[in-house]
Amino acid sequence: MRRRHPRAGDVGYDGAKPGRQAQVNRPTIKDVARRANVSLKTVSRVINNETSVRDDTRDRVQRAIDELNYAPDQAARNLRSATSHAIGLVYDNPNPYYVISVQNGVLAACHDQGFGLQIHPCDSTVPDLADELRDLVQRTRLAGLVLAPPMSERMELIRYLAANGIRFVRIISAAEDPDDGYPCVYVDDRDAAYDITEHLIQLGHQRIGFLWGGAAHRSSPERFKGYESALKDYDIPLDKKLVIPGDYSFDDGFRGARRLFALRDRPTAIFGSNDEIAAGVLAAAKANGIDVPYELSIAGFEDSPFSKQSWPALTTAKQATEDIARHAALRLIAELKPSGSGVAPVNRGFSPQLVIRDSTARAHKPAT
Amino acid sequence: MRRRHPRAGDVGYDGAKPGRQAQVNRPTIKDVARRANVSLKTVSRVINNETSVRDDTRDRVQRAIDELNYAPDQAARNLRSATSHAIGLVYDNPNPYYVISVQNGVLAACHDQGFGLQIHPCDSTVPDLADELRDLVQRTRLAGLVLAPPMSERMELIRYLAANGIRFVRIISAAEDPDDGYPCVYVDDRDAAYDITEHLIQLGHQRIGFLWGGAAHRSSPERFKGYESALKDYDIPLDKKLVIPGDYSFDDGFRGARRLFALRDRPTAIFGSNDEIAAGVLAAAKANGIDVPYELSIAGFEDSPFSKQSWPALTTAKQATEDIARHAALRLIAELKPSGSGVAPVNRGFSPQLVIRDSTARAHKPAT
DNA sequence: GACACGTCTGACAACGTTGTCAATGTGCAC
DNA sequence: GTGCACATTGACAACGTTGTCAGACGTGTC
Repeated sequence: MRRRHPRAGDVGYDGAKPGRQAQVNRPTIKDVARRANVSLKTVSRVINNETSVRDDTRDRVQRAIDELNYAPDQAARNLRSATSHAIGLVYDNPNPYYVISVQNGVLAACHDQGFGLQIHPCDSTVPDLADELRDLVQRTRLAGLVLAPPMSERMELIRYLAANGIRFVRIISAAEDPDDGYPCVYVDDRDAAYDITEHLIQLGHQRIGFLWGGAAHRSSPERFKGYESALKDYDIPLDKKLVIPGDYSFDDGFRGARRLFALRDRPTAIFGSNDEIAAGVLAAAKANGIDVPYELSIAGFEDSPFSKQSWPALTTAKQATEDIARHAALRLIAELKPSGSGVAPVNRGFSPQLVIRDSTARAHKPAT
Repeated sequence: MRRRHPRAGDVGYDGAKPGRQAQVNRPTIKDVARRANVSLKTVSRVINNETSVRDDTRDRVQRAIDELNYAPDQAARNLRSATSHAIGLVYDNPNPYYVISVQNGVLAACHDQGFGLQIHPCDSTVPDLADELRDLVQRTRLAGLVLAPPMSERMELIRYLAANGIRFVRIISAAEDPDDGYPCVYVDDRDAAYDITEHLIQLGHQRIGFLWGGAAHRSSPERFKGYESALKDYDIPLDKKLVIPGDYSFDDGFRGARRLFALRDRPTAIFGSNDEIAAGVLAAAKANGIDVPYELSIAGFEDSPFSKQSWPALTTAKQATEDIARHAALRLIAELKPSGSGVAPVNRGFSPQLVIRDSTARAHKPAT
């Protein structure tokens, strides 16, 4: 019965001519100089926004640049100035939403400042990561690196990079400026976790489960500290049976939730260390026929798009990941070019904001 | 009651010295030449794997390279050879899972072939996209571009790039090699959509709703054609009321599903053009108290991670996105360096595979 | 009018590599 | 031994830009 549409086999192709790229005689600094009737160097000065060029000269050169639609050749520039106008972004994160946000933030900053970006996903567990990064920087003459967690939190790596004269900015989880001498942009996970826990407490929950994220990420203990600290402030004893170790994954959320459900005195709310964990909890609740939020409140962390799309939509904490990444890159670039008019090269903190949706609700009167 | 942990203010930082990067006297081709007691050019030949270097000479040079831990300077290389060993990846896709997969696939190929990668997310709706891409290629001397949908499907753009001597490979949706003279790697969406529809039919479904994806993507009509073609092969009349236009989004899935639910003769299965749409359908079903899969079967497309994580897990079609992207990049690079021992520069097709999960089940006997 | 000083500009070399082309060595046929 | 083809190697220039340093010019002072 079934008739597939026809399928062509692989077909040899030999379209455009091989060999060198047809560079359509792109104008060089030389052409601009000739047209503006100045020397090469003066054009160079205008391009690089150096001082000490008379206004009328600058205008003349600029006009020539515009007319010729000239753009400096990056390769030549990189070679001569011994540093590319490009930075690297180093990450090892399984969450595509996070990675894309970081990329876009950094890219925005790069675009803004006329820098290029080299992405470098990597495996944070390989032993010679430090060398890998040094080679990367030196081979491509990267001007600096933006380090995302967990690389940004490995001090031996940080020290190695610094010792090798490599500039970088870390995106890290911390309650305050670490002030360890290395530049960073920090996310106050603890604070936000406090807010989420407090929200659950204020809904009347007393038994609140906590599912840890990955041990490799500093954000995980930070979030736990926020949870712990809120319980303490509201005089709720911490029940260790309600705290389950695990990873930042759906599966660990699912498994962790099942362990909590099996408890004699089951929690009325569960705080998953990120949205994926919370999604796992949600799935486990459904599998066990537990109604959310009526019988169980669930909160996540991160405000991933699917936290909006689950059913019910997840209460979570919204990280301005793109902003954070953008700021990190700007901070790096600001340090790179002291002349730059950009951001001051100063550490800065960001606090995720509580987002209340439908997965959390008032607690039932406990059975007691 | 509430006591937040202390928060430090922004703190000025002035760590490493500003100015030029501390280049620790990286070895150059000159050092290698001196050590191996050969000329610069010979070293260059070894590096570039050119023929006509005697084996013992090659060994000597290679040893020197290893001993000095020499790596060629990209900037100089790019400048001299008038083409960087780097390609660009151009995409405009809201789905991070897709983008990351494509990035990783292309990166793998680049790494393999000693190429760099410049990512270039863009807005496919801006009018001067063509110029933007040309400038990108020329300014950074990109050797070529990998174009993801929907850019890869806009023929006026394709023709412009080709006319400007820019090399590229398209990742496109097509039932067969388009054979339009421009290189591509194609994904047979139609075939896979046929499989999904057939799967539903074989479960006994006769009234199958179809939710379109974005009009800007060619994959959307392709998937529809697969749906249409399967219905035809099984002699099921196409009911236009069951076909709903929309975008590749959760919201359109939700809305589309509600329109279908409102029908007098409600479908017993819905095929969403991608997993996000299907997730929207799932949410709508839950909101309307419709049991999935007992009362309604739902199928998606793409095998996004959350298709596994929804409840019930979605039946879908798995695209080997990373492989496809890797192959696209290899195909591009193969064309770039005729000397390369890599893949033959030949168009190639990939078919997504049906993945059956829990959101589809045998249809109930219709009320008729 | 000479001088010093600051502002602005240009000549030239250099960055590290590869393309061009010529020079040298090697093996073989005569 | 000579000549020739071919394999192998090297000298040199060039890619497009910026750093260095010196020169030209203008302005104010004595």
